[in-house]
Amino acid sequence: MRWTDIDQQDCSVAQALSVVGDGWTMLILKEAFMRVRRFEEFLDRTGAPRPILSDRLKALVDSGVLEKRKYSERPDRFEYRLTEKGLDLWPVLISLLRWGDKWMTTDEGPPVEVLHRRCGHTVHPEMACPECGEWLTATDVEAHRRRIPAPR
Amino acid sequence: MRWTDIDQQDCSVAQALSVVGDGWTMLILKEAFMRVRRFEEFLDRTGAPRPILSDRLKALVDSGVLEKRKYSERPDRFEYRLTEKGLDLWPVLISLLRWGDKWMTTDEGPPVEVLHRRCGHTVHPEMACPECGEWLTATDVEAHRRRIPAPR
DNA sequence: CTCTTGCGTTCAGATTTAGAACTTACTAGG
DNA sequence: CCTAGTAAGTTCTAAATCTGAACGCAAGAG
Repeated sequence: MRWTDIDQQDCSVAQALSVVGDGWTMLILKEAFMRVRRFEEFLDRTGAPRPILSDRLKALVDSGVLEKRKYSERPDRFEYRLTEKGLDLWPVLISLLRWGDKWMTTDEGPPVEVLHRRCGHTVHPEMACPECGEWLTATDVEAHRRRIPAPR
Repeated sequence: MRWTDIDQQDCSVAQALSVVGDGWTMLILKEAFMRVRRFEEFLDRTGAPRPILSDRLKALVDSGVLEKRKYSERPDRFEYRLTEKGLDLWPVLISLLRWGDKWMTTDEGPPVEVLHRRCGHTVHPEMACPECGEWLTATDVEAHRRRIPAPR
């Protein structure tokens, strides 16, 4: 199977990965959450090669994660903003950040701090279930398929 | 910058992505959380090409996310299990699942169900802050760098 | 007129991927 | 003994993708 056909799998994770499964894509989104909006700034911050950035931004716009908006005419200049769909990826990025903080840490402490807008204190978000209110980790749950996978 | 040098960025997300930023890698981990442990089963479930699977498993073992364990001698047979470090990636996978469920859904409903082991009901995990107990989304928080990035 | 900025595209060479075939080591069946 | 099957890989080649540099274009600054 080719990676480009991954969206054919009957699995929400595979579907999600068909959009954000690429490393540069994720890095671009991370910067987008840090309020980066312009081509050249994405280039500087991510370090991605120019054609890659161009390609990934195009794909993200196509999939509705980013919106390309003109912020200047004469000359035409564009910026890329997270849509509602894109903003909903926040838990993915935050989870990666938390994991990186915990397991890939250097001696200088975490490079990025996440502050609660309302009260200004540092937050360390974790997963919980809105229905029962309990904190959740891998061992608290069990995932299973609801449909039988198509025979190959 | 090459993708392989991405771990040099002073950012926990980039550090995390240097380990799990690859699409097949994530797909492999998803299956690992679904209790897949053997080479041939990963092959069937992910649809990844053989050499890719071999390479990615090796990398995941090297980075301490999976543990390679012999489950048979004569002939030697191995299985791959999530370590504690690997289990901690659960929020990343669950976030991808939730996002896929919401935004990439087909008409048949979500393919995978996540059940709370204790009470057996379906859970839809979300992000919250353990300190203040509030539910969090992208717009509730503000991220900023604690260190000045090295000049290029 | 030349330089700079912003946002790209194009190109050639290096790297990676995809898919099939092959390897190794053992078991089971006839 | 011979053949087939299973599990876990490795090796090979063509095709696709990535990388880095150069180029394009439209406008403003000096």
